[in-house]
Amino acid sequence: MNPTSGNAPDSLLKLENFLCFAIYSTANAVTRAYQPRLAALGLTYPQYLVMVVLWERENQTVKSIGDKLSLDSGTLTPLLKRLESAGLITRRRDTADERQVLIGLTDEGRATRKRAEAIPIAIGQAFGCTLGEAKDLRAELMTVRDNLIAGIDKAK
Amino acid sequence: MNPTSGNAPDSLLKLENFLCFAIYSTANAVTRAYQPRLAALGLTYPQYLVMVVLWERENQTVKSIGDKLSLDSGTLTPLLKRLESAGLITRRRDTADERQVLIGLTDEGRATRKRAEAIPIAIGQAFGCTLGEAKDLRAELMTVRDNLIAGIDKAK
DNA sequence: ACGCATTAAATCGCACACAATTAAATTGTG
DNA sequence: CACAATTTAATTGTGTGCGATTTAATGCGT
Repeated sequence: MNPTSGNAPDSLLKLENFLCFAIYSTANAVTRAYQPRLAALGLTYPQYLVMVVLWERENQTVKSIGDKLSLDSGTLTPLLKRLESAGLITRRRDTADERQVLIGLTDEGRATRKRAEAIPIAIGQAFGCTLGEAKDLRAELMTVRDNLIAGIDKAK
Repeated sequence: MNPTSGNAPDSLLKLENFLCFAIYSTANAVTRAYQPRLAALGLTYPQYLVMVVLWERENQTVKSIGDKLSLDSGTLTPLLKRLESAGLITRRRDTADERQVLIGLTDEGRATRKRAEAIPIAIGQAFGCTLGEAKDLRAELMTVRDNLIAGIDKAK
């Protein structure tokens, strides 16, 4: 028996069986769901994630932020410049190691945290699952994610 | 007790508790995992999804493809033009309804299907979970996705 | 039949993602 | 200490996603 729906020999190439499509499409839906709430703060979804990382700890390097979000400088550098233009963060070279750029928060960036606190609650409700289910799903996804990343790194 | 990790009052704003980040980051990892295999076929991941939809049924409208993938014409029109330039699909106005554009497959587009059949198997292994676990995870994600989309539509 | 709302694609602008490359600073090794 | 390897950001180019608008075709109510 094929554990996915249907028994046709090509069922592995059917969209409805694709875990990857479920992940891809849910991610797009997440961005769209956040968009109106984040627009009120002047943030995009990736910018919001960067702010979350900085609200946890200020003065991190681009590399540190990139490790936490799995994003490289090609994505982060222009994004951080936009956050700087918006007056939410600061960028300065680390005098101890001139290769690094330290990202800090402005007063406005810190203040935005309070306005953001209502968002996870609202979005959590939009997911339509309990906190326990959300936690389990999150754990399963992070396992899959780490497996995928390990496979990518191994190939290099 | 807070069912997410930690009891700090701000734990809802911690990255490690974010289901949405798990989804976002896993989706990025999926794209990166597919990239080397799809590059051998000359496809990007979204282009591959469009091809999967067309391999299931030829001569669909842009709207039909967009409904299945939750993508609009702003994303699909340029993507489809690239697939046409690559010689994999055909685009022609529906003579019965001139608003619609019918997307078909070329011989090369159909032939690419055979070369793509090994990909879901390889990626499935990279996920590092059983087919049963993948099926369950897929179902949970699609439920979350549909809930999010329903919330977005309701807001309009 | 007329006109108006609806629908389908295309277009435009902005912001990611990421591969690949470049430039500069630091580390490590002989 | 020299100098090659490594590390960190920035840059460049391609391809999405999506909001917003535009254009053209169709449907629908009177």
